[in-house]
Amino acid sequence: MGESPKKLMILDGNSIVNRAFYGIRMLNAPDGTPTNGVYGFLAILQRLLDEQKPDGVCVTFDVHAPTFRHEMSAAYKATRKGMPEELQVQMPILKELLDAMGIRRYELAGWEADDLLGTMARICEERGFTCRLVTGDKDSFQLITEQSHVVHIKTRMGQSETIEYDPARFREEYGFEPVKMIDLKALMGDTSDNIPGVPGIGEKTALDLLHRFGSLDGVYANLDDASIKPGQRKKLEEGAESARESFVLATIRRDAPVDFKPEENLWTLASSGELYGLCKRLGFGRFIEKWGLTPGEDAEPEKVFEGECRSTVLTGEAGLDAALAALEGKTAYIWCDDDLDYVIFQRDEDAWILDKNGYSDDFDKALCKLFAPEVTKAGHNIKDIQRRLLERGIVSGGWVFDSALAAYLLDATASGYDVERLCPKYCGFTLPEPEGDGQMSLLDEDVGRMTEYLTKGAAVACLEEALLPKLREDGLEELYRSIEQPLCPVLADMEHTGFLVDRQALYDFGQSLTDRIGELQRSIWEHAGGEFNINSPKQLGEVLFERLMLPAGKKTKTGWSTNADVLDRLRDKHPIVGEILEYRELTKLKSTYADGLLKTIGPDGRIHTTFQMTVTDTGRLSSRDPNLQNIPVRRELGAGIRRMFVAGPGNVLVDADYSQIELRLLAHISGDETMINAFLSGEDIHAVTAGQVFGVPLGEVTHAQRSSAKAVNFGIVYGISAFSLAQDIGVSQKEAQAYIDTYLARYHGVREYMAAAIARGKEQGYVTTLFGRRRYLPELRSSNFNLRSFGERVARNMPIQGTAADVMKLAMIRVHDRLKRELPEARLLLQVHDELIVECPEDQADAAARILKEEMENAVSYSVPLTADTGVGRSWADAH
DNA sequence: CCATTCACG
DNA sequence: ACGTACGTGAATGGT
Repeated sequence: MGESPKKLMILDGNSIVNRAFYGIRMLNAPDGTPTNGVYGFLAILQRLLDEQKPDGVCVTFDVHAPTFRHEMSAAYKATRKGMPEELQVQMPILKELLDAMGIRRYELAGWEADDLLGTMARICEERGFTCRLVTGDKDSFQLITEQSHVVHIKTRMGQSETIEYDPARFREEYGFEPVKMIDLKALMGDTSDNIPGVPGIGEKTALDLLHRFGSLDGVYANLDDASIKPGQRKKLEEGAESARESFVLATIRRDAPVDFKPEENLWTLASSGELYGLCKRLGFGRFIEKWGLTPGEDAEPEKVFEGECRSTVLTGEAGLDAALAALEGKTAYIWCDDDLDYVIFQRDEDAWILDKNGYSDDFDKALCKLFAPEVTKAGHNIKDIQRRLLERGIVSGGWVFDSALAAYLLDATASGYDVERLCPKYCGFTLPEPEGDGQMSLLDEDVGRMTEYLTKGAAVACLEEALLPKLREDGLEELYRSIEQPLCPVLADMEHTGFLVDRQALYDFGQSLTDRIGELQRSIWEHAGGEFNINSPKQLGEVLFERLMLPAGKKTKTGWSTNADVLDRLRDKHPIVGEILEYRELTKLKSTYADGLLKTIGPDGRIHTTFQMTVTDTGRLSSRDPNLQNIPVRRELGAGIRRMFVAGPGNVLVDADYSQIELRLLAHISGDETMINAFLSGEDIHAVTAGQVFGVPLGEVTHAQRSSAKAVNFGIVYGISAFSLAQDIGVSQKEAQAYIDTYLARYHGVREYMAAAIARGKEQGYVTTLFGRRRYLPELRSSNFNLRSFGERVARNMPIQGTAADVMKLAMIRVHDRLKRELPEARLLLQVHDELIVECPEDQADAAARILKEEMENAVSYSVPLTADTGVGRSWADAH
């Protein structure tokens, strides 16, 4: 039995780092150095290691020196492209990182990476190794052999994908042998490599010629062939010299004088202090975790939080009273577990532990005392603590600071706000690893867990000290004090109240779907000629586009797209398509809404969602477990779900939603007179826009025109492109562009605002809402077109979407406040971005509707009125 | 754990 | 030429 050959992975460093750089969003190390190229490189490497499981790895790099290609071709020399500076600064970092990982690098002045790859592949083959050449360029495809495959890296929509080419895979795609890639390039040229090819011959023609004549020589040997059109023949004749030169340029050399021995590159990842330190410095926590990196023995110890404090376990009311007195009115920093079985509160070096299990008096009473308004407190995610207290019947007060909320306001795009992450970011130390399994109670002498809690409580104090000045510095304290923190008790109240659901109706609805889903399944299988999993896009794609040979549209990175957009276009082509669309609609309703929501109904018959305050980049809330902000409404069948969200006995639901709040805010923020006047006149804004864009009087706007104008209005808010608008409303790209141009000419204030928003964002590094909420946009300064374009769209959109979120939050606080005073039996239940739902006794519906309308419309006073429409009903469907 | 799809504003 | 709208969360399949 011979051993199977060792597999070596050889990466084209420059090509991959380029792909990474252009493929993923802006990323910076803590010190501000851009790192997206390096990070993307590591992500791709990690993925390759998983997929390929090679025995060894090495990387080639280009060095900046002329090569033989520059000597022989003036064109090749002329436009050698430089790296953008943001990427250039990352190259030394990447090399440092590879050195720390123990991966060999190969570079050779006068030789390009491709020539190194070719040579190294040849050496591997001679020494009995197999290799995988990893690159983002198709140039290397000529090197594909049975032993040496090329792994091609592509990036789409911020994600990389890898495709491994062996000779068979290549032949399948191109229809000729890999080595004929040289002939192809000699014919068609390559603008990115400045290989001229035959002027006038493009990819299509070149491929066709190769398929018919096999090679460049074959083409020229058959120039007289009748199938070659005279025009082409002329081009080929005139380009003969260029083709020959291109053939040499395109041929990858396999004789580079590189000192490469495959066996010296056997490699597995090993932790080292150096690698750990490097990842730490770059902010690559993900790789530290994934690779289990640890600081080396001789590494300088990290600054770890040393919170020495006297801790006192409170065993009864007397102790608690003494502790509260010892606070002397100073802030108590709170840490507690999810079930409120423990609460720890700290002041300076003193910590007091309230443990349900060791407390001999009434524990709830103790909680009442600690969380009373008289006791000043700070915590982390205080809305969640307030909700848990409400669940025990305790209305808390005295909150003055929330370190998670503060950190969110300071940087809404951060990836998380747990104290473990915030301490290194803002306080310069890390928290010690918790000891023990964290499962035992204090009475079991689980000191590890208590120490962890003590540490986290103290961390909140440190965070306040660090974050509060920063909030002030960034002009965010007002937003924090008047909106973000006051919203906490409102949301806690809403979550605690929950939304009553008609469980039986929801169950019946689910059952009614089952039959029809079964019918559809049978029919779909029949059309397909066999059973398959309709829920699997992969299998579905195979059925539609391979078995039934329907024309495939868009592709995803894993196969054909089968989304509703694609299927809709195929509706007329085959009866199975309509059934699949209906199947999708019904299974979605059943699994996510009928079955999904049933599982979340509490013992009180109500659904208690969780509103997340620190998730979105714009300042909106989000809702989860379950998400009540995406209950169906757009289609009739789905909207039926809203009939199952009901008011309790004797109660009704009162619904209020802002009308066109984002467009109104756009009018105000941009100061565009035409748009402001349109809103002041009270006319239908989409109809007015249609009149403007299509140049017709308001009275003559057609249905279709209004509908297109509506799409334009939406598009403007999102940062439109003609392509997407065209796609959306089904006109040509040219027409779509004309709409946009006319729109911006008519609403020139909007045009000016959009330009100013981008310019300001670029200058400041961030954009803001009218309330000062920030979103940082490093993308705006990117040299990458895609990243920068994304930044520009966000710069236009965030101030609008974010201001709408701010306004709604303010309205919620005021509505909650007025209901408490004027209609104490009424309860806020839900917010869906521009909509609020209240439940109240039937005879208070009008009063509640009035309060909602007044507080929503008067939350702010801008140059256009905000309007809210209200409705009343037994169910959400009826009230909306 | 990632990708796809689809529900909402 | 580039690649194609902003912001979310849940279910499912597949590795």
